[in-house]
Amino acid sequence: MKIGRQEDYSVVILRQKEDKGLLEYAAVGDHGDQDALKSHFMKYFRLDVSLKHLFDNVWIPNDKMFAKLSPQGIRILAQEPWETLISFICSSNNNISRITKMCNSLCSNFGNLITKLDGVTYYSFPTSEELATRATETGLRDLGFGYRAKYIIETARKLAKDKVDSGIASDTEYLQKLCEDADYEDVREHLMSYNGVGPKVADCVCLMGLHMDGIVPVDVHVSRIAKRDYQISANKNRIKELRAKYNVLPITRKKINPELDYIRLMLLEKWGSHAGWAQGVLFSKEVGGTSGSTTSGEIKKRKWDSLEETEQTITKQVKLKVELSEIHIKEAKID
DNA sequence: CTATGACCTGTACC
DNA sequence: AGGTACAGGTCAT
Repeated sequence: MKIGRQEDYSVVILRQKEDKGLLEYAAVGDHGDQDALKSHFMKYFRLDVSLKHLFDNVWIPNDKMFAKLSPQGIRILAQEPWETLISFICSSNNNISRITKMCNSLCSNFGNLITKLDGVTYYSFPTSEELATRATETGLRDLGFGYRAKYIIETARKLAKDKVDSGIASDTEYLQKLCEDADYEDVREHLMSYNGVGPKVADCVCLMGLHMDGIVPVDVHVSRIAKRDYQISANKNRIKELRAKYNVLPITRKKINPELDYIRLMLLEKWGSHAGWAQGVLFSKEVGGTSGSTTSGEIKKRKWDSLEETEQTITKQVKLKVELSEIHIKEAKID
């Protein structure tokens, strides 16, 4: 992940203790100062959002479904918008196991080497121009991307060009600036101008990449939840209003599924400003642990305790404690 | 405008 | 063993 300066990448080792909601982390290599690291995790784990507060004061009082669920275990992460865009292009009609492999494949084949640790080589996620110049559609197909190869190449090329046209160097910065003087509908309209990006992928970018906490990406599972648990069904009048509203947004009008967009709006109304987080909680309960939801043992667990002795590549070591599920952050040196 | 299919690939099941 | 269905959608007809 990127820590501090955008050009600097660091590999970071994380662990969360069983009993306490504390997160410990150690950065490998010279990543800069501790404050940058702490600040990075504040943002990445969205420690400004308290799920406990949302459960107790917003969701449970209005929605019985949350009463028996736990405010721990699920978080919406603040991922890089560009990574989010490509990752979710890969997600279409696909399973999580393969999506993960595809994202890793993009890094190892087209990204830049960061460091090697414990026998694993780590690469950066390629930028749009790196992808546009280093990858080809047939190359991606050979790597197993299937029909998404075309979407990825075309999206990378278009975003690289969009950046040049606007004089912005960073993918993340470009996508973030879209939000500055535009509302959600305009941002979604722009995101859907990329091939392979429909309303669901665009909404995932809005929620996770652009921190629009109220956006609920409606996929088949959320659609099922909405109908089964909330009796949300198509309302002809509301859908007609929606369509009229999107007359000024041609791409949205073309790509939108009015029924699913209606579901999204109803869930936003029900769950409020952090509806996207509520969706995350219910989604994980719905599909958590099914067909390849994890990377089936590919995640390597290192031995935290052997960190000090075995790795000479760790020139700087930081351990902090971060309390999840709370608004404030606690910091303490372990050693 | 809404409704169907096709679409790559890996894998979990018959 | 070999076939089939399915997976966090999107696009084209």
